[in-house]
Amino acid sequence: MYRLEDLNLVQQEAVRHKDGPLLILAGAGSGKTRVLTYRIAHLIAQGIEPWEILAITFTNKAAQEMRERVGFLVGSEGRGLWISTFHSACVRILRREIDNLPGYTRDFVIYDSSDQQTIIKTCLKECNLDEKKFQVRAVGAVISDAKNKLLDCDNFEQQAADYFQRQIAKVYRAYQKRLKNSNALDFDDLIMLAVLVFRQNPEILGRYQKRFHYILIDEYQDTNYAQYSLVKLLASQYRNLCVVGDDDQSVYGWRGADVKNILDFERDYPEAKVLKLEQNYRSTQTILEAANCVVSNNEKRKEKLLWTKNPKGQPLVFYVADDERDEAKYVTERIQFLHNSGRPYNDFAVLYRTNAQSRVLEERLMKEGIPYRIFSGHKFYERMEIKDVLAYLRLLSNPADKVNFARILNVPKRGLGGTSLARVMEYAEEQNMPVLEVVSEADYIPDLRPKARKSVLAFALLMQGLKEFADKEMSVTTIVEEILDRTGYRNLLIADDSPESQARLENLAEFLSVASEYDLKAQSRQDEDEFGMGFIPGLSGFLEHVALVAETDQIDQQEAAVVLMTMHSVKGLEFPVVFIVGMEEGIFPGTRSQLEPELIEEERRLCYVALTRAREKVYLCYAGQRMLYGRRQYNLRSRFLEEIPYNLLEEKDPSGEPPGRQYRKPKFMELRSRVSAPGVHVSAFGSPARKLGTPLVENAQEEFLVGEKILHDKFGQGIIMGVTGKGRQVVLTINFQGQLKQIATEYVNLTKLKTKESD
DNA sequence: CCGATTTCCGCACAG
DNA sequence: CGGAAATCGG
Repeated sequence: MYRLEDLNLVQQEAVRHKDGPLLILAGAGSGKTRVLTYRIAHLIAQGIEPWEILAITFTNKAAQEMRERVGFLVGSEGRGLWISTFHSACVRILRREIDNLPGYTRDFVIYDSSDQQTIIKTCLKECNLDEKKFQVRAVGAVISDAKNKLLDCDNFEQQAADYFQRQIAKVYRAYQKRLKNSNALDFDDLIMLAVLVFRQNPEILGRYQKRFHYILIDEYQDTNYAQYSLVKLLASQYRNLCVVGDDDQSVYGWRGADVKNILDFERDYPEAKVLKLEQNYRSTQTILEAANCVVSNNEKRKEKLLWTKNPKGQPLVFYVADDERDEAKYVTERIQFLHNSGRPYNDFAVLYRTNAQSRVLEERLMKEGIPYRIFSGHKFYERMEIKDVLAYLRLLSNPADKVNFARILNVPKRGLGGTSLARVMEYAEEQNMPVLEVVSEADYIPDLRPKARKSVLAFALLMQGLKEFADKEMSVTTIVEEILDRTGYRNLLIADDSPESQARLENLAEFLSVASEYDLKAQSRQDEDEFGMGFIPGLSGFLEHVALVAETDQIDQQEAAVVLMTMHSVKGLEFPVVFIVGMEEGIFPGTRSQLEPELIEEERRLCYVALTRAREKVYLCYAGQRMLYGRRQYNLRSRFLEEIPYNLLEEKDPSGEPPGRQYRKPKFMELRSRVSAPGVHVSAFGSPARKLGTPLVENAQEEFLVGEKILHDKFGQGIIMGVTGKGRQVVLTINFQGQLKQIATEYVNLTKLKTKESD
């Protein structure tokens, strides 16, 4: 049972509000999940049937948590409730309705981003495009972007303005054709096609509109245009739409999220009720004040001020490190110290801007024997061995799957390389047959060398055997075991006793346990209604499950380990003690953001997110020099540091006076003298606190500073945006009227122009 | 066709 | 610097 008295007044209002649009602006740590779950419980208590409620979150983790908490509040009353991510909701819709779109059938498969890359690569070749000029990643991003804006091939082609775009339009078309050919959808298709089905079939839309009387969307600030449109369509009949979000925590602009969706909610729904949750239950006053001060530097935001009844707490600690190793050493020492005084290891999180920064920290923690859990890098389902097994499974469930066929034809090694693969694929295309079927006809495939032919036939036999086995076997675990055995995959790994193979075997074991978990769940849920959790027992259900749930590396908050992760992935979590490392211009904010005020604002929101994860204590670290990408960088302090009032910060500087004194105005002189190595000349410059982002560089003849104007023989006038390298090998990033260029000073003649802001 | 060597290039990331 | 892809040589 739930009790409204457990909530504060605004929260209660949000829960009680029944009909009509509702916008809840929920600051960090203001109990928004609690409001959402109570609201669902309350609706059910008011007599709304659970199947009339649709709740959408962004991550599986959030959906999972919400399901658990609602289950706790309403028990079995919740049967039939839809709580899912955008993507799994769309899959469920498409499984029933996609037959209405030409060329697709309801047994479609879902391709992940690496499958997507593979296809794009072939499409680029097909269109005779130079992979240098049209990079797979970039083209993929453009296509994804288009889909997030609901532009299909035709729309995209129409609005293509230049040569580049027109070429990409061709690739987009080819790419989409290939997907259709394999009856596959990529992640972006899931949303786009769901919208398309609704747009083209009003009667289907009507059915879903009627079904979902009450719609709740979490993290609304992270929605892109396609998701926004989907929600709008579904909610347009009853307008009982409740969205929750925080514009200050919008940090996914780079993947299509549009803050405007939340900022313009009141324009879309003029009758909307707007509530602000501003009481924070998580952090100390000091931490909140610091976070508020930082984020209030943003222009485009809804004004709100978080407050708390929590104690004032301790000041944030600012540590000036010599370099990244010193930084890691400091973090490790602090953790060890605090641990010795009674804190468990899972009280700590270390946050960084880029994954590349994690290595040093990891090394140090390992050296000191502190248990840690790293949440970054390539994900579980993207590891080679897992992808290989998955490829077998997918091929068994969809014999037309060319991408996965190509992946495993020669895995493990069967002496079938690119040439043989091409011949087989070619033949399949000619005969218009599923790839997995043509291998049995290897005798008819032209131009195959006898050796390859024999190998292909052996492969055909192997797959045939596996297929027969898989068709009558319900347990995914057993199928996986059989694949590992019959292909010899496992034995090869056992035979090779390198540590990598060891790790691979462990990952496969992990995968097997995921499979058996699924088998168990599928067994117990078989009788549940179709709108329950959407479980399909057997192989195809499992494949869908892993495609949509890519989070095996889940952070187990119970595990007694320090957590290392990026500031992006920490969103939605909280820790008693938070370390933020790399508080440097060029790192955070990153070089690419420094030009664009809009991007700076997004970085600043990221800083806000990071700070507000902490319950009690925040440590901020800055390193005067840092090795990154094999180059030594000298960065100035992050501007975000300067945005935190001095009275909230306590500076620890090992090279300076004894610790404990107050942070002072930015100490440019000290910074400079500490950075400069012996024999290196550094000119004096006195910059105001505002003008930041000015790395210093050692250079015997001449030195360049960020912000300076220069004249280039060829490109003309420009402004220095970044400096890396040292001595003779200085590389400058220069902005020539908006064009960014990398210039090595060694080879080019640059003339310095007088900077007008010489203060 | 395979393994070794060189070259290239770098944010963030859920589904 | 380090991982992935391209290229080389057997």
